[in-house]
Amino acid sequence: MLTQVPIRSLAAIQSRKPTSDRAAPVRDPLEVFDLMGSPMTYGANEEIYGEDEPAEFVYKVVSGAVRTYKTLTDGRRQIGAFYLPGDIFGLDVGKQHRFCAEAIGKAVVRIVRRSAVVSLAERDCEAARELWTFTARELYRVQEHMLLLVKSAQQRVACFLLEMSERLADANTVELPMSRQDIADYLGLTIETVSRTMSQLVSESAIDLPSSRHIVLRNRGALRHLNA
Amino acid sequence: MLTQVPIRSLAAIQSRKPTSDRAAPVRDPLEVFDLMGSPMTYGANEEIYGEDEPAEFVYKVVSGAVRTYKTLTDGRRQIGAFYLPGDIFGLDVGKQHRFCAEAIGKAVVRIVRRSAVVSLAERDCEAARELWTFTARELYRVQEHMLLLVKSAQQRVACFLLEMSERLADANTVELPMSRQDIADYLGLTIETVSRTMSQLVSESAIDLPSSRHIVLRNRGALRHLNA
DNA sequence: CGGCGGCTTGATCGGTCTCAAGTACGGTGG
DNA sequence: CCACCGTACTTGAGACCGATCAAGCCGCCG
Repeated sequence: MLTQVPIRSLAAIQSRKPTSDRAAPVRDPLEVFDLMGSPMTYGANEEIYGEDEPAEFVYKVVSGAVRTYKTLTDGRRQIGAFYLPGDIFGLDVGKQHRFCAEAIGKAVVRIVRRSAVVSLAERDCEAARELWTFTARELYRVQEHMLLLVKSAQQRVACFLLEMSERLADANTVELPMSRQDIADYLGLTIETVSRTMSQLVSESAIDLPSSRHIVLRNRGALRHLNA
Repeated sequence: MLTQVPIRSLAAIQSRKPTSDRAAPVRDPLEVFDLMGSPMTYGANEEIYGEDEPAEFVYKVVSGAVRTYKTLTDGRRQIGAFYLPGDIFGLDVGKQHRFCAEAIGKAVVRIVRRSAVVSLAERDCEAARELWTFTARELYRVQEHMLLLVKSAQQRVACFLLEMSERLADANTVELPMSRQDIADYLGLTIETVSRTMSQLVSESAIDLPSSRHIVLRNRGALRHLNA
């Protein structure tokens, strides 16, 4: 559930919206985040929106990281995605969010009204195309995630590390923002299996593990080769 | 790879396109299938398009059923979706198809040029929104599929049967168009596990199995309850 | 220094896969 | 019409991978 805190800043967004709309029409619907949208700060594990909540806002990560997840009927948690700085999330097409969103650590996000984005697309075909492309990228991402879930534990962990290293783009060292439990719930494994598999990758000299959240990719080829 | 056969009918589509565009502008980009698009027939297991092939056409199932799949690096096959009469497939946003498509049995599909659909969206915001909504539904479907793959074998099979019964909408009896192998590759299980699980559902009186492709849902509640 | 949460490691259990027969069904040819 | 065959499906026995249960370890912060 949303705390009281965001309300003030959202009012600010709304008051600024008409101004920027009239002044210089926004063609790229996702560009609005840079023009409008006040930064909002969330604490660790704070909920940004809940499952089945009305999808009133769209979000862009400024700093920190966000996870979206669903709680399964048996109590497990399936993480749908991790969103890192620059990523946009919460843009469900239906009236309600299909997943819940939480800040992983302390996180700053920009917020805009969904209706502002959608109504823009009704007037501007280019903007509508942009929204389509965005959703298509999400579709691509979920397809990859689906394909991940039928692989072996080693393959899943290797894929995850490669994905993170590409998205965080810190050469060969990755500073993971999320816990082992988060990784496990993303990969559809248990925390023990994730931990064991990482240890195994260390013993195979594929990675180094100076600390649990700090990973050095020692042999990308070997990681990629696991998907043989 | 496409056979030579479709080329003739596609020429017919193209020649008819400008006419129908001028006469009565098509607002719904997916409606074009009913106005244009010649029926094409494929034999059992015939490829409709290949993985990584240029996405030149969009398809709508008239009769029969279609599967899309990817061959994994270890040789297994992961089915991404089953498309039944009325369903549209092949509308990838990128330049290439991400999955391969095959007719399951004998199947009839209508074909239109992707460029016709896309260019329509560039002129008509309503059409662009329609495309967005279509991709969003695909996204929803893949998310559900992803969630399916982290469940137990029983849950996966039960979900599959419920999904098929809703889509085929034949009250409580389902005539499956696909083989056990197809089901297994869709659910991320082996053919033996699918078979065993169905036998188990029979012994629990959740379903009847007059023949291997003919399924009677005897106790929907029990099937749903498996996702407890 | 003590305690707590996050992580790792070990031992055992269980569900699904693998390998291997056996069975039912549909089509084909005599 | 029946005998035969091939394919699809079912069933069984054992192996294996990841889950579960249970300690221990490490780093952090009071």
